[in-house]
Amino acid sequence: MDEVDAPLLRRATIKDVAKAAGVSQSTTARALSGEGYVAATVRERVRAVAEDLGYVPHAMASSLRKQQSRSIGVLVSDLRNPFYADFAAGIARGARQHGYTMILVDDRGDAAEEIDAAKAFVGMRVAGVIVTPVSAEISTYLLRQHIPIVEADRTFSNGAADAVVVDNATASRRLSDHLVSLGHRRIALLIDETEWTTGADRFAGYMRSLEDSGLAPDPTLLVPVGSDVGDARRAAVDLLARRDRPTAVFSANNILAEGVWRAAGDLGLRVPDDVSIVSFDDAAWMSMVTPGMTAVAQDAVALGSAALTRLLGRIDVPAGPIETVVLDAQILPRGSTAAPRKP
Amino acid sequence: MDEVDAPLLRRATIKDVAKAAGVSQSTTARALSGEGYVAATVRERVRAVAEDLGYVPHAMASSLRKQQSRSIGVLVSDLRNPFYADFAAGIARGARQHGYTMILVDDRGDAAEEIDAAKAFVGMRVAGVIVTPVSAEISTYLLRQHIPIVEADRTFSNGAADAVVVDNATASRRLSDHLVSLGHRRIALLIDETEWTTGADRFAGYMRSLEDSGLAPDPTLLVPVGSDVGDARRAAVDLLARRDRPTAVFSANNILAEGVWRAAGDLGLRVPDDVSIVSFDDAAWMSMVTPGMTAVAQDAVALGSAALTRLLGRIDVPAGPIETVVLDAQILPRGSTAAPRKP
DNA sequence: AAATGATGTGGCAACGATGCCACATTGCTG
DNA sequence: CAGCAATGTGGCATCGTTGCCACATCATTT
Repeated sequence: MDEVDAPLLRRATIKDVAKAAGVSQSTTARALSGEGYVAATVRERVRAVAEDLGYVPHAMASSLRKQQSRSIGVLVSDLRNPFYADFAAGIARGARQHGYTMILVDDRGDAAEEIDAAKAFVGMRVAGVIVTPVSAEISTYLLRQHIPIVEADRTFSNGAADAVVVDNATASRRLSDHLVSLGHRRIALLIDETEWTTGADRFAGYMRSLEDSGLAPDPTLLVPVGSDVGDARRAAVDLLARRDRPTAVFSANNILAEGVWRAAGDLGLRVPDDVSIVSFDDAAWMSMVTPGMTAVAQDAVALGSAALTRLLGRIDVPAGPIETVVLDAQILPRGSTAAPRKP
Repeated sequence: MDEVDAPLLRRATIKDVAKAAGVSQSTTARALSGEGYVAATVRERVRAVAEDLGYVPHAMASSLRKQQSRSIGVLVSDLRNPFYADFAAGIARGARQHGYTMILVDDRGDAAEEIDAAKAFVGMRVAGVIVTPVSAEISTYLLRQHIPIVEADRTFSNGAADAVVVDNATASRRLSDHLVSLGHRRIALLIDETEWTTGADRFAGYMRSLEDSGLAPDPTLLVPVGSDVGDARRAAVDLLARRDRPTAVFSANNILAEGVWRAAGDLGLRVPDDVSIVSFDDAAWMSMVTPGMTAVAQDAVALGSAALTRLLGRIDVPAGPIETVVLDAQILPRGSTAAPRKP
């Protein structure tokens, strides 16, 4: 009854194509995949029929049968932060070129969401995972599941997994040196965390710079803040309203820099006359404001594509030596830094 | 030989769990899913064993068997543009809450990549798709494949698919009215396209405002530009360097506004004294520069979550009436607009 | 003429999870 | 005590695709 010629409401399967082309499933599969022997005429006919029926192979079934998948998981901390958005865009571009589909998850910096996402990745049997990790557990977990993983931006696994990072310590030291060489002696550091390698290295670079310059670090100038603009802004207002205001402020990332910038505006301070400001991590607005913000430019897109390259390498050679790729970062001097006013 | 107790290198399957727990696959499945009868003691034992083996159900196999999937496809034009990043973040949040995995693809505004991505979505048998469409084909294609789709930000399908958009025409008219009411008569419009509903409606709103104010539109003030900052910047430099410079510039989106802003800087023009600038679409930098940029604030996060809500509704009731959700947009007056100088 | 290789085709058993069905074993009720 | 519902359990086919294998049919070689 409804067996023959029923205009199919279900999506077409390879069986439908086979029936319509009058050949077996096996032949159809060979015709469509291009593997194995098929007569040229048959191949063309099958392909035409497939096209006609709007046949799209069931990726799940295929990946189940082939025991491998063409998707990779990407886990970032905050898509709305241009750093992560650029990073994801860098991965996306390359992934597509290599025929991979990207599953992007934003864990909002939450360790629990991060682990949940990792479980989902395992469930989908992704070919590999790129993560800007929030906790050490995720790498442990994924490695135990034998899923290739690349830690990006920061690393927790301490050599157990591949990693792609920026040379935070060096860039941070140079940025700090820049301020010191302008004559600054009271340089505050706004930083949101020092437990990840990013924060720890940026902190270390800053300290190293002070030490090498013979400056005693002032603990009251070390300002720990939360990871959002509002918190940084409030902390920066407090800092800049002090009687013994620092002559320069080093912000450990673009979000904190935004807070500092807004705080300077709130207090009516002139940059760089009243205070110099620098940022670790460039952002579009930093070259649009007046004066421009002196910053360390991390190429997040390049970071993403380097992470993808490493992941594809790892997928290719699962047992190869673990690698940590370190990228350089440039300092972009702009107008927000100048010699401090004489007291 | 290697049949028994081999420490499995492969990932554990339900079969492994069943064997280890000493029950059948069926019972194991029931124990893990919670559907159907299982003795409480058995359930606990099976769950413990599963945990122990690090068992994670094969999502592909499950979705193949159940003939339904828990992932949705999201297709945006440019992840690096904060508008799309916010939009995606808005979707991501809700998707997770509803147990869906988001497959995010950046088609870079390219129609061919868009169609490719759509095919990949069909291949993965996603439950639905949210797209900021680049061409009309994608909706046609997905609808023919019986995949629920929501067009966001702009719509091509003309009522054939659900849509979630901002009231571009009204917001654009108001923004233009704002300039007119300040006394501007020569208002240039920088716009990158007028074929999508976004561009067409913003253009229409601008024209409508001029008409209603009895101003004759000047074709030389209608500047078509490309969709990137560099192009907009060059075009804006040309525009603002004219002898008969417009007294105000209306940028049709945040990217063009960035170009105009930089162009004003290039020419050493003071905003708003020499020229007023407004932007359709707010961005973080617009409240950080001096003066702030008067802009229409589209809530991209809300747009994303509205699109998700509509999609889930459609998945729930596939045959329900097609809906177009229209969101309002606010004008944020800042310092970049003022009355024109007397000539 | 028989043997060999190249070219083509179809049957069928997986991949892992699920849910229907048949079959036990209880504890009740009439 | 037959009859029956409630509670448990296992067997097995199925989802769509793939690739191995067996089996044709031909042309070419010994």
